[in-house]
Amino acid sequence: MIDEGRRGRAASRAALPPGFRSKLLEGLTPSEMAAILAAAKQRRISPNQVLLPEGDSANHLFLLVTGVAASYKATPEGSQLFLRWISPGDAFGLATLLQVQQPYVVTIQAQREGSLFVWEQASACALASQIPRLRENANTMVGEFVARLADALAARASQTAEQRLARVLVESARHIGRAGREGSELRLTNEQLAQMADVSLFTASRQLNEWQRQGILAKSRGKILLRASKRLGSLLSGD
Amino acid sequence: MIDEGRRGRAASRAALPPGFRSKLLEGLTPSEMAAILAAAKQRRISPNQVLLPEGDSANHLFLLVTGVAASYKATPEGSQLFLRWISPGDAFGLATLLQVQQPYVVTIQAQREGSLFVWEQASACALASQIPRLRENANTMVGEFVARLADALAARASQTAEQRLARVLVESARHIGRAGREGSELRLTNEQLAQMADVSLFTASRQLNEWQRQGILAKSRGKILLRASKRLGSLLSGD
DNA sequence: CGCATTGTTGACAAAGTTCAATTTGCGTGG
DNA sequence: CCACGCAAATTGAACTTTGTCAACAATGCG
Repeated sequence: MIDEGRRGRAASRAALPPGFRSKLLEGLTPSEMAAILAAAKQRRISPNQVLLPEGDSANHLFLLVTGVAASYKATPEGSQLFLRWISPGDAFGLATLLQVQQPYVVTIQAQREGSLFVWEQASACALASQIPRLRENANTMVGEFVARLADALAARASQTAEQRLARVLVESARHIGRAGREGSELRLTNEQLAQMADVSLFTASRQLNEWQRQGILAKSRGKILLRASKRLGSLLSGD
Repeated sequence: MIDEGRRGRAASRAALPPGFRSKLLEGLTPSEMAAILAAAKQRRISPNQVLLPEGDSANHLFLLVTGVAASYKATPEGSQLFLRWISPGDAFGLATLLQVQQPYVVTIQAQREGSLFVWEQASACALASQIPRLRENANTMVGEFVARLADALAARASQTAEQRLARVLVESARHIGRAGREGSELRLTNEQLAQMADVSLFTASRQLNEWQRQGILAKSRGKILLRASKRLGSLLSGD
């Protein structure tokens, strides 16, 4: 998505793409920013690669630079519960900054090619101590994460299969949709959608057909063209 | 752990009961502890009183000293989703310590008579800045809260009505059960249990009767005597 | 004793899942 | 270029779980 421009730099040296914004790095002075970037390693990621496995002891802090990732929570039964998409500028592995060692709470898996910054726990903690604003930002992000998680919980407990599917479509369109004149195109199979919405394959198929009949979307194999995501959004709150 | 000795202190002056332990106050020096307690107001709470309403801007930090409270999350449909019991030593309103103003994520409601400490946002923030260990402790608690919330999410998404009910019984026995020789006695109506487990009143009634038939518990009006909470616990993971 | 609260039971409805049988789309190798 | 083969998608029907509703029973308080 973003062309690196200068390809001549050392691959492991951290460099921000133009126009990059992150809540983690907001409000920092140039010298603070330089110190933080100097301590980071840059890494390429490839589709389906697990970037951060739930349950592992938290010892790396990550910042997604380009590409898209998804976060999942494992259920006791062994399935993966989709939580949300991770976009460039989002940080994860924030448990790394806690003084008391804690395990990662969710799994993060890359969806596309992309790149991220990684900090070792030691340097991340050192940076957070030296740069109060960095810890503030991290704490704020944790706060937002908590709010999001709580909302997901409330939603999950009260939404129907149809609503969950609608939510997955709308959110996915925002994060991994390719915009076209006809609408937003998603490269997802019924099975992936069903898994993300926690709905059976068959329910997903039936519901998608229903929406296709209503002109809300068009499907072909492995692809969905979302024409009227608004009408799906209205399923979630209002009607 | 800490015995205050002097009972002659003013009622609104914070005083810890003997044997009181809290993760929030762990590892603090006596002088730090004194500063923290000096800044606190002590308040009595009465049953069903809402201590912290979800959505309100976070401007008070709380520490439950005696009694029991429950935390709930409101669903978009207007019902309350039970999350967990709050016991003495548990803190809540931790969002108060964030620099960026954020709303409370859950509602906390008192279950019994009891008391708690309250800090205004200004003094709580000041204390957290002066006493690094306090902020550390708060961050650790947030981390645990996140883990708990995520587990609740996973559980909710994959558990049956029976399992949810079992979980509510087991957890309630731990937190609000009166231990007797026959087992643990809970003062809860079917309706309360049903609401906590997010199950219909009728499903709750039937399931409880089933368990009574199996000798796992005994019911009378408004009361449940849990004889074999182990067998309920085994429903949650193993069998 | 009267009465409100609490709990029980059965019949039925709704939402989703499961499964088996097919059909559709699409890349590949002959 | 076409037929093959496979993954993806569809469809109907039975089934499971849980909620809904109405009628009724019991409990215990004033």
